[in-house]
Amino acid sequence: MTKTRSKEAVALPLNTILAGDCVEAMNALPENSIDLIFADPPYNLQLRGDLHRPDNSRVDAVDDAWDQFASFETYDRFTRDWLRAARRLLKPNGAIWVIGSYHNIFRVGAALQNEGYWILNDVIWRKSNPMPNFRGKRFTNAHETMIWASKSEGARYTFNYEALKSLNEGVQMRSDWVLPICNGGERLKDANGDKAHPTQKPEGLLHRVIVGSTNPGDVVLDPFFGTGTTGAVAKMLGRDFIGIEREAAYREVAAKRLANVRKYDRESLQVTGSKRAEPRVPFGQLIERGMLRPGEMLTSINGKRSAKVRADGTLIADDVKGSIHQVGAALEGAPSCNGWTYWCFRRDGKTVPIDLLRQQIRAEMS
Amino acid sequence: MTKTRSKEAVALPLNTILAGDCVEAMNALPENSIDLIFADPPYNLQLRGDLHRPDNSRVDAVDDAWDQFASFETYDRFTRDWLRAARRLLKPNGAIWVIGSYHNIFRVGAALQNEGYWILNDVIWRKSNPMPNFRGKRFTNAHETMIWASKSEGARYTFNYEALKSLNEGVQMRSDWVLPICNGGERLKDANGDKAHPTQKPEGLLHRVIVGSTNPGDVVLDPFFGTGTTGAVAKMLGRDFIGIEREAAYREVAAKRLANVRKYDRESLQVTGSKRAEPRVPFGQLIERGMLRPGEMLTSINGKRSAKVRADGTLIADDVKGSIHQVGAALEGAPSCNGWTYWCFRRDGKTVPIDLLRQQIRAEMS
DNA sequence: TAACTTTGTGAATCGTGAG
DNA sequence: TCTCACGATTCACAAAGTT
Repeated sequence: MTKTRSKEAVALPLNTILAGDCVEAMNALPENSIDLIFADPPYNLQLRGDLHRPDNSRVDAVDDAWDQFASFETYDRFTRDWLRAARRLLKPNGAIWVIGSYHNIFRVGAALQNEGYWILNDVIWRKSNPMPNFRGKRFTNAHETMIWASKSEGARYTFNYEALKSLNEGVQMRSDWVLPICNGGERLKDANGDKAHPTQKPEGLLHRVIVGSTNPGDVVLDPFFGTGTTGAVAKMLGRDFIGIEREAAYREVAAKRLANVRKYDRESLQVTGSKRAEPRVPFGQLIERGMLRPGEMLTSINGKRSAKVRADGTLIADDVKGSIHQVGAALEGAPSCNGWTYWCFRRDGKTVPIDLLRQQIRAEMS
Repeated sequence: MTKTRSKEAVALPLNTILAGDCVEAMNALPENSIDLIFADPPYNLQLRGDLHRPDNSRVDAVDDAWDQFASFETYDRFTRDWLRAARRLLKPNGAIWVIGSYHNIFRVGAALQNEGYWILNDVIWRKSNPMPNFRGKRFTNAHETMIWASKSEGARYTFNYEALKSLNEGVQMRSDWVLPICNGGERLKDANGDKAHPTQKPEGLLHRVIVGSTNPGDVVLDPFFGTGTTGAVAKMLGRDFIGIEREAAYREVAAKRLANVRKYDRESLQVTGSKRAEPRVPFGQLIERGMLRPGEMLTSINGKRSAKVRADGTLIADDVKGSIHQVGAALEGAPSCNGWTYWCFRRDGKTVPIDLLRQQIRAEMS
């Protein structure tokens, strides 16, 4: 395996599933190249004996070799190694999501902080149909925890606030998500009709993660690819993916699944954007275009204040002058003020916010 | 009045509030003497500047000295020390609950495991009325995490399964609890009418913890007593408590509060669950769950209009886009429109209102 | 009184682009 | 990299005030 590769020379193996250990595979990829990492690492469940339901049927638990760790120290070392390799790959404004349960998530969260990631939220996946606790010895384990973190403090991570708000019927998305577990037609089966992977995640979960924290064309990496839910949803949503998976059987199932996934058409991928993305219109343009006249009086939205428009696009009121924002903030004694929605003018006997004029200009521009 | 509980005849200071550092105070108590510990340690929030609401009012954040730690290492040492002292106090079959947020809970959880505690569940307190995210930069921080752990693996901890099932209208209690934050008459105020403590927990939370994991007559210790919610609920429920609190002002408020608390008679323990309205289902969930696909066309109930589904749960038709309700209203020139009954999709050659899909989700949820 | 409106507030790691 | 000005951004309740 070559160690030195120039950034320019290394092309990302987009939309492929890499075989092998995830740390080695990640170290072979170029640094600062990935927009989002979604990771569903082994949970280190530490199950002891078999568990049976009240009707004596046996619960098909996660007892695979890949979930066995000798001690917390071993698990911590494993976690630190892959989180470090992952962080190297992330672009400065990239982000990571990790999902886990109480068996491992506390160790993962602490390791994320220790490695320099900056936690943005923990998000609870509240299962609408969890497996009950058969023995009546604990609470129904009805949720899993996801951690969303940026590469470092102060990074400008992607967050499609308005799109998520739309998904949530117009109110901002909360840190608890109610979604059913993966079963029915979505649950992949092997040749025997058994589940192909013990912990397949629902596509709905990934839909929200990817819509919320990437843009179309971004690259999403999943170092514990499993049956490829991350890749499938990324592909549907017009993002590129890279999967890493150690087990050949899972890679095979995932490859077959991905071949059948189709990307949504471009218009459907368009998502409600933020107002910040709209072109900036200087207040002075309203005067230049004759929409407002120098000397005209504006009144505040609450009717309590007034100010006069000057030829250079500033306002003057009593002893303050400056931009529409500065004068509004000063008169209200507020730390800030959006002058566009604060100041109103009169037309045809009605009082209208000046933002209406900005909207007219923006409509002309588009 | 103090009762004698340990063999060595060291008396526990039952139903009192101890002053001073919690580690020192705990080390002065006899080992193996406590049935339950409930701990609400500092969260180490690491807030930077001021935060203002959109109406420019300032958020009264937790900036108290007791929540300031120099580094993660300092916080980890603090956590390890109090968890170790607490574990010494617990009876072999005793248990601990710790509450926290993403700022600290991962470090707390890892420390619990490192110190030999055995995690039984993590429990999510889903706040029904959390403070929103004002800048649109993250998800609403709508929950806190509690960890429930026994003193060691294999311990025979107390779990009143049937009592909790009754509290939950006859179905097994899940690991996510919906409860409002502490405000209104329950929120303690100081002489100025300001909140007496910045992070007072609701009694409902402690009610569930204490009913579920202690028996009448048990001793409940709270090493970060604050305004004494743990003590108040313990007393109501006929348990003994010991509080430890460093700040004199909090001790004073707590003492006054506790003096007015009466132990419940048996009937008043019965709490009737409020009847819930039908859960709100955002249209976006139909897409996340794969019931509708981005790009799919919907037709209006009258057959005259059509619109395309987008990935964020909005619709687009000709020149209008927005929620199912907005687009329906715009196309009909109506002031409002119930998109759930207005829009239809095709399945198996038939045209069906999308409300059918909402009903399916609601059926799963109940 | 009842119904309705306005105001206040809660454990918060809460900008961004031009120059 | 730093500075400065623009201007975007909130949900559920409860308490207080008004009709």
